[in-house]
Amino acid sequence: MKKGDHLFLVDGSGFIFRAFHAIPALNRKSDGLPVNAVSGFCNMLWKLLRDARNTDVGVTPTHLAVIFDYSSTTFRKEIYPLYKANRSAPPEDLIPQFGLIRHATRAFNLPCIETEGFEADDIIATYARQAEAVGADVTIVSSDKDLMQLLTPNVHMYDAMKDKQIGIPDVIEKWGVAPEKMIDLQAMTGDSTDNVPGIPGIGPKTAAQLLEEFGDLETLLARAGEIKQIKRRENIIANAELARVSRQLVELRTDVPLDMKLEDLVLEPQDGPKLIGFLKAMEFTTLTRRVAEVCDCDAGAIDAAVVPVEWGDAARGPDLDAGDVSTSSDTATSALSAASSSAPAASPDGKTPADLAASRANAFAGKPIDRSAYVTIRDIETLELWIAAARETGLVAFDTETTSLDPMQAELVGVSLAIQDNVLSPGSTDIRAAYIPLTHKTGVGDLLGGGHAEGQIPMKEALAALKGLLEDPSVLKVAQNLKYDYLVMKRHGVTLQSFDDTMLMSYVLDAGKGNHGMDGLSEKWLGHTPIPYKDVAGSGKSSVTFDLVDIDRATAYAAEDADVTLRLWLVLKPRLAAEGLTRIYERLERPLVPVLAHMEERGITVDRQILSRLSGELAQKAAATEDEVYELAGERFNIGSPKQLGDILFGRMGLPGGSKTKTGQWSTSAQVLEDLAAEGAPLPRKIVDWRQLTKLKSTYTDALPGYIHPQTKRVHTGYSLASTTTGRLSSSEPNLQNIPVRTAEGRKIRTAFISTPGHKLLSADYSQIELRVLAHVAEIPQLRQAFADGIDIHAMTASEMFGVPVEGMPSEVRRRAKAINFGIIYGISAFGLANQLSIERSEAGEYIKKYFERFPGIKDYMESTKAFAREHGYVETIFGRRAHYPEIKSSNPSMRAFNERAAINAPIQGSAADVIRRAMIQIEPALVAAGLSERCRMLLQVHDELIFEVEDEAVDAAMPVIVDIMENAAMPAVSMRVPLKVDARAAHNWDEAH
DNA sequence: CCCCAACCGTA
DNA sequence: GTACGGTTGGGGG
Repeated sequence: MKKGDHLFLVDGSGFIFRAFHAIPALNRKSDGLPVNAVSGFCNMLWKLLRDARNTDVGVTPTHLAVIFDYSSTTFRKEIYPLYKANRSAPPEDLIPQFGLIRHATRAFNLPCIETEGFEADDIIATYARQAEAVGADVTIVSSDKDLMQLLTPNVHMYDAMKDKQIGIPDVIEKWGVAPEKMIDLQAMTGDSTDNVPGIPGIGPKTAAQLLEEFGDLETLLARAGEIKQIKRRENIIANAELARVSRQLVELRTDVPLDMKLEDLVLEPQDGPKLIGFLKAMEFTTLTRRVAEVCDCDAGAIDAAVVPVEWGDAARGPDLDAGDVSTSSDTATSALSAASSSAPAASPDGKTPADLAASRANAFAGKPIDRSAYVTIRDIETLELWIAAARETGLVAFDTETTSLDPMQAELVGVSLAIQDNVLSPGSTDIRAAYIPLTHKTGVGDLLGGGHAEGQIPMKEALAALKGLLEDPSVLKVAQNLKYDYLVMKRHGVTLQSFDDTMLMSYVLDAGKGNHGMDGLSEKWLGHTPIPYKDVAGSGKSSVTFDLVDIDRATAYAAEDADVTLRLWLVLKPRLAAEGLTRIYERLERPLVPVLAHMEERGITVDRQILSRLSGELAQKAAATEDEVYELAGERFNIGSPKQLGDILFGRMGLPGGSKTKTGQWSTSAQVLEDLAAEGAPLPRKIVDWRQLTKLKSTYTDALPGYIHPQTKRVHTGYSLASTTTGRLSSSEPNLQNIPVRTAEGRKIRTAFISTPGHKLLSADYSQIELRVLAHVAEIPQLRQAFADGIDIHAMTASEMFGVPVEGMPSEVRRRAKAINFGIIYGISAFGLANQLSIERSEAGEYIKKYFERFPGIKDYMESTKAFAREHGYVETIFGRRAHYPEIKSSNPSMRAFNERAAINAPIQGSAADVIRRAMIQIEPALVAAGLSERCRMLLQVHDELIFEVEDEAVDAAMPVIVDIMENAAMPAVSMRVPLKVDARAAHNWDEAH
């Protein structure tokens, strides 16, 4: 090796773990063998070697080695026995992949290096220093901070998964110290994953600051007495020895004895057939094809290699054998089991949807994203070229950049597009992305700051061109959280036609398995971290709106969003078919996007004067109540502080019956205070009153006016389609699904929600929809009969349970039956029912027992639902929507019980949610058909209630249309065994309409 | 300025 | 006992 040579040192061990966690375990061989880490590893190596032939890249390895850890016993354990003592065993699915990755390395014709007693990092350090000594350049392929200490002007790092170089300035930016100081910094901060102790309480910021001041660790320890902060000084002096031991642990050895000399690491030519044989054995079809193309081999003529699998654990073998994968509940196996049981049949070429889904996931997992290829479109001719290309492929991902997160306030700043590359560059399977800046301004630092930036297509011209594309039904538009872009574009005169939403796809597939935000999905499916928004626009006080972001930075961010969205679509779309969820997505999810967008756009009028008057009243009452509280307490304190309140009630005043919350605080919940009030103490009642008054004031009367839109003068809530596990919507900013109704005082808030002159608010709500769903799914004869006969369901329950006739039934008896009915829906427990009814747990247990005796079908439903959830990891609504409960088999009994209750509730709550979704989707066309669409508009949804604004003269015509649609909304998909009933009223405010 | 716990409004 | 979102206090930085 000589000057000018370039040695690549691949941190194989580090890469294994990263690939394993970044790439979903969906990547399995057909026999169930997990190969996700192998897949990520092979893709990364292939990319590295491909780039190596590409002279444009400028970083061309002449030598390359892949370095692994040999075992966990190293010299560091002798220095510090606790080193890495907190490491748990590797995940089961990873164990067989360690051996496979070494095979992969050899299949790539690359040296595979490990040395007993040393970690991969030490070997890397040794080679790096040797190569540097002879004048060669070194690139360490890793992102591990433990290796950053090795960086010099000749030694670089490269994060292969993020496709990012890490240089000396990056280390300084991230850690605040130069690479050579990293050893001292890590010695101080320690490392919890490796169990390196460090100095307790010293984090990277403090450590960097101290190193800045004292230069290095030894100097710092010698002069620790000079540190001004007393605690910090004593802490460092007390832990000086710990820091020295830590330093020995983190400093990499550069004297590891090595069998392979630098010369042995020279990069040999690829052995195509050998590599293809291995890749075929792993069933990596995409990579096999690529390698065959580049190496000019006929892949079909090469047999899959025989690759021995070391399971590491004999017990692991049998249950992964083909066919028996349905007992596990992770992504991979539920996908596989769904594919084998309910997926559509294979297409003529023998590929099932599941095959396609798996190969897509495989193709994109860890596939690098090259932001430098993004284009900024600054002239109309180029834009037209892109639009033509999008029309040709019929598929385009798009994203809007705006000035606000609120689609009703947002002004368009730019638009990004991503398309598959086979048009602009024939034969390619890559993705091209571009950003079209429209209203960027010059930076604020500029003397002429705030002016329109040069090189942007005039908004009108660009919108006219884009309108043709976005409204073209023959081109599928893909976006993430499309409702946002739909609304923004609609406000700019463009109404989207033909679209898919990757967020909703993820939601349909994986509700209950985490968020469906783009960044998270990108991590999960692409192994890629998109640029965080705050990195381009800043955060907090120093943040700027997107129009002030520099256009080049904006391009990287915005084009990436479209790029990632298109990749996600390519991965998720085939999963819908593979898992039998296309109908749910297309019938229950996607059509709701324009419906909700229109509701959000319409908003509702909220009367500022009414709220202001209520606020004044509440303020007076709250102040008076506050005074009475101080009087009764004998001192002034912050009533709003549960902590202070608890201390006064249970500490100083010594009231009995206190209970503690999980953090050891006294509980001062309304329940506790009510119980105290029942004992005769006057103060708790006042607190309850005060809380109600201040809650109404702060959450409603004071907050709502702030949401009145400056132009429309109406309040536009935002609906989230993908934030519940069950399929319900949620509402925020403001939340109009929790406007008070239970108390007279609270209902006054509703009088402020009014219709425009000449109109009424019409409220239509399902009566007892969840109990009706329960009667349907559990097939309870008495419940079905009661609903068919239209009798009081809670009274019927009480009558069945306690043998009391419905006529003249005491209200307390009915109340208890009602609580039990609700409890059933919530997956009842004796504990919860006892709490709700303020009775003994044993008594509640008796009630439940009795209930199950009278309605054995309920017990059966609960047991079979739990069994289904345990078997599949999810439950289904009557329409087939899935809610996942990955923790259902938790070994923690209370966690498990919680998941069981949620799994029992989800089909009931979720089926009701699906019913009203169907109603909402059908209502707009029904109103159009009735000639009422201009006179009756749907404004709000509150889980089982829809609120419309209707012209006075159209109320009588609209009401039966709405009621009819709602009552028959389950049909024809599901024919319910109980009728659905809807009550509707119209009035000039929401209180009277409800 | 950000995060969490406690509390409470709805279905 | 289910599902949410918003406000406040309080601790940490």
